[in-house]
Amino acid sequence: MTSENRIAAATALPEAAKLSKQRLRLWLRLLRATRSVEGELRERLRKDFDATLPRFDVLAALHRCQDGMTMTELSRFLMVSNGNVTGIIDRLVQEGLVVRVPDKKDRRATFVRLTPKGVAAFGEMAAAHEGWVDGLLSDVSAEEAEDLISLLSRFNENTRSR
Amino acid sequence: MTSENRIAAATALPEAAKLSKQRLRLWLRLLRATRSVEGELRERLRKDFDATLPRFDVLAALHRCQDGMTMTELSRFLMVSNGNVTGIIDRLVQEGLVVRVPDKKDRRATFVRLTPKGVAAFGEMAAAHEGWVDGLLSDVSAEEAEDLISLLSRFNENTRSR
DNA sequence: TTTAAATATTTTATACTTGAAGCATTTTTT
DNA sequence: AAAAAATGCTTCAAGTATAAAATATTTAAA
Repeated sequence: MTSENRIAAATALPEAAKLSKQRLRLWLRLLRATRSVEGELRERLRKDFDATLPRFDVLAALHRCQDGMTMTELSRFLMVSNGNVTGIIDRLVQEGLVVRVPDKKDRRATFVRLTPKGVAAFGEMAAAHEGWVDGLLSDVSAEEAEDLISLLSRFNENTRSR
Repeated sequence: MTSENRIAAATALPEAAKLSKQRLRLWLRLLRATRSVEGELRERLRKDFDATLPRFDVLAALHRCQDGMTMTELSRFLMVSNGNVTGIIDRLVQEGLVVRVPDKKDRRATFVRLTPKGVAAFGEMAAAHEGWVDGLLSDVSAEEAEDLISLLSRFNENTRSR
């Protein structure tokens, strides 16, 4: 280490350390806020619809893609492991809310699609869900939401590179 | 519904609906960002320390309270169910990182405290962890972090009332 | 004080989650 | 084309998570 570097480090470190601590605090807040909202949503889904959050998430993903999604697409979109998706889809199939459709072009792949019953069930849940989120985030104004969205999308990309 | 209310709703709804959608988008972003960071932290904890995120969270909580915490305090602080804490503490005890200490004043309660080994293990992990978070949130400036923290603490309180 | 209500923890059943291993089927290399 | 690598999915073991029931103890009410 050169003497200049030593000096640079000595003066730079305190600021960097402070910022690092602050980012840590931010992360802990973010985690608590997310957990808090998630817990509330899970409870209401269970009480009002006898549903779970992971299943709702899958239905929501499938609702965006009327032609269906493959297991892998679902797993990537929801950011959960592939084996995890298998289990959730198994249960949704049992409930009659989705169906597995083999891909004709690639016999390894399976599409998953909402059944009419699944579309109906999701419709009800989604309406309630949006209202719950609106209430839980009621302290966030339109401008704040806008700012926060762009900020989050920024540091989301940073992470996604793994 | 009175005719005035009908008119008020008719004019107010579009704006409210837009805000509601935006809050929903914000929530989805928040969820994705959190999941993304959490996944990264979990992976590094596992690879570098053969540790898990829930166990790290417990160690971190205990590190803040040198006199220890009861199971219920841990459960509330981490916002997870009481039965969940039991299992995680069981494993940490097996690893020799924490101990259960009966409360002399209330024989229902149990304190959990870090062992010296637990303090040492947490120290190493915490240093690495802070660095990882710093890197993962490197796009967030000091000002942005400050703003975000206060915003999040605001809508966190809103939710905590359950 | 005896009963009733509340609290602290564990246990149980079920579901979610991961990482890794295993199969089957493409796709790419050689 | 044959071998090797990659991809899509499931299975498996272990851990994490919840809600609800069961125990034990303390506090409040009657």
